[in-house]
Parts: sequence; C-alpha cells; structure tokens
Amino acid sequence: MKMSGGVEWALHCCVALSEAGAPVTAAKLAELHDVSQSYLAKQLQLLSRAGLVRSTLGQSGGYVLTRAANEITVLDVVEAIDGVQPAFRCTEVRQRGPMAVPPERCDTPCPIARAMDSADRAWRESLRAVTIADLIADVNRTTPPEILAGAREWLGA
Amino acid sequence: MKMSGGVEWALHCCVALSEAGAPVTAAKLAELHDVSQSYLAKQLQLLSRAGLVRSTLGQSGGYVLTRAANEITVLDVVEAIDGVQPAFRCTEVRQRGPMAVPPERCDTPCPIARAMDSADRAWRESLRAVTIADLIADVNRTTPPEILAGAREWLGA
DNA sequence: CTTGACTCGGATAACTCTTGTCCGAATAGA
DNA sequence: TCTATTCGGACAAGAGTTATCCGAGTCAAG
Ligand code: SF4
Ligand code: SF4
Repeated sequence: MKMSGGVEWALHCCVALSEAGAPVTAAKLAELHDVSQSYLAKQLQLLSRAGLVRSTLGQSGGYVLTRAANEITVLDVVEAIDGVQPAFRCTEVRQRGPMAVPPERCDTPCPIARAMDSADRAWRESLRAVTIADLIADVNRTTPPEILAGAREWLGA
Repeated sequence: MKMSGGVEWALHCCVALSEAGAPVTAAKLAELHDVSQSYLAKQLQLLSRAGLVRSTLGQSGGYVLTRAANEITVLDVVEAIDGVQPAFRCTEVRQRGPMAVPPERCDTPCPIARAMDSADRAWRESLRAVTIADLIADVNRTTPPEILAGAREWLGA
C-alpha cells in the first residue's frame, strides 16, 4: 500500500505553476524543489498526458496549467500520476479450488470486493473535495510572506 | 497505489476459519482456495503476529481466530497484512531547495499532507465499519446453500 | 529566411519492494 | 520415548518503481 512518490512533487509543481502565471521549465521546478530533474520530467509528462498541464516547446517554453486552480482537484493529480485503477484487485478466488462457485452463480459482487470498493470510493471522494486553489490559500496563510514573495520572484527570473 | 495481493487471501481465510470452528491447517486453506501454500503461510504468519489468529502446533493443529467474528474488522486484516503506515509519505520538500522554509517555521502541517491524511482516515474508517461477521452474513445470503454446506464439511474432513 | 539554441517526449538501465519458496525448530499425540 | 505433523523465520526470483539519457520538434532571435 504505497502511493507513487512522484505525487508529492507533482502537487508541489501544480501549486508553483498556479502562482507563476508564465510558463516554467522543468529544470527550474526541479531546482526549486531540489529533486532529480530527469525524474520530475517524467511526472510532468504524465500530467501533460492527463491534460492537466500544457507544454510549450522551444525557447521561453515550459509548463502552464490548462485550467484554473479551483478547477483542478487533488484527485486529478493523484490519478494522473498514480493511475486510476483501485488499490484492491480481486482475483476471483471463489471460482477456484475444490469448492469453486460456478461463474454463472457469481452475478452478485462478493461482499469483500464491495467493502474494498466502497472504501476506495470514500478515499477518492475525500481527495476530490480539495482543489489546488484550496492548497494555495492554505499555503499563503501559513508560510512566511517573505519566503512566498521570494519564491514568486525566483520563478519569474 | 497497489495493495498487497495477500489481503484477499487473508480475508477469505478469516471467513473460512470463522465457519470452521475447529483448527484448520494452512495446507487445507491453500488447497481450498487453490493458492500457493508456502505463500499463504506467510500471510497467516502476519495474521498471527497481529494477534488475530492463534496457531496450534503439532498433530491436529492449525489456526483459530482469537476473537469473535463480529469483533474483527476488515481494517484489522488489511493493516495486519499490508502494514499500518499510510500510503502517502511526505519527504518535507518545502525544507529543501533555494526557497527552503526553515524547520522552525514548519510547525503547522502542510495542507497537502493534511488532505492526504484526511483521505487515508476516511478510507480506514470505511474499512473499519465492516466486520468479518458482516462478510459471513452476506456470503451466506448470496452463495448457493449446497456449496456452503459442502465447504463446511470439506473443512472438517 | 537562416541560424541557433532550447524545450519536451519517449525509450533505456539501476534499484527497491513485493512475491514466492524452502527447510529447520517446536509441539501434541501415540 | 518416539514419530509424524505443525508453524516460524530465513532465503531467492520477479515485478514495479525510481532514476537517467539522448533524440525529435519548436520557438525566438539575428
Ligand atoms: S469472493 Fe470476493 S474477494 Fe474473493 S475472489 Fe471473489 S470477488 Fe474477489
Ligand atoms: S509541503 Fe507538505 S507535502 Fe510538501 S514536503 Fe512539506 S509536508 Fe510534505
């Protein structure tokens, strides 16, 4: 039960991109967070495939968010990086072994799979309730103003 | 984002153990579900370490549940097999890079970590609401009675 | 229009964790 | 006492994730 570590980086990048406004290159984002720029590029690729960011090629290029910050949920980012398939995957054990249940009797989903599915839905629903804009508002409230201003200027330079 | 596949087997074993009453060996459980007995033994070990089942050694030994079925939640089994640490692990990115926030200003948890923690709690809460007894009741209602009786007899033999 | 340099994108290795297997120590019964 | 049977932890194999590289494409300047 381990989520891809890139999710954390991707979320940080989304926050930074929303505050920047202008396109930001992957190298700058990597330097800002002090992480491997090669690997961060991979995460940004995934975000691009999911349609959350748009990449501009060539000089003065970089990444920009495609939607407003309050239109991007944390769940969007998580599913873009970590995939959409649920954590629990049933292998239909009840159809195997000496006491196998014939497939034609397996019309109703088993309670185990239902409980897992319900929990997974609750998890996703909780993540869907938070948007990037919420994160930004909270960050602006809790981080020292001088650091915030410095980061903004550093992104533009 | 992938849960250990052994969770499914462990849950099935808990259901079977609750219906059996008498100690059941790991080999029988593996044959019933048609899975690797060596690997299933590992899962049962984890259940034993977590205190959910008690192992009886020697002849006519096997595994027995330590509590009543309605006192064991699905969350207990998941945490026993898959571990208790949350899926999201923060690496304190904000304390790195050129715009690092000094550690003494990081007293309040960041909103990203809070959102993830909240979702994780919702997920666990949903799993905690379902007990093994609930699963058994649902299984007894949905599976054909002849198969259920056969399985019980097969476990005792 | 040419040039140039800079950008992302997908294909490619190293590594960690999960999965799967084995044999030895301990036990209950005969 | 002895034996057959059980679980327990130590030991490899495989998959998945992490990390990296260089080439195709693009924009801006001269
Ligand atoms: S009984 Fe439920 S959990 Fe088990 S294999 Fe069938 S659907 Fe999956
Ligand atoms: S800002 Fe939040 S998510 Fe990022 S490293 Fe700090 S605590 Fe973790």
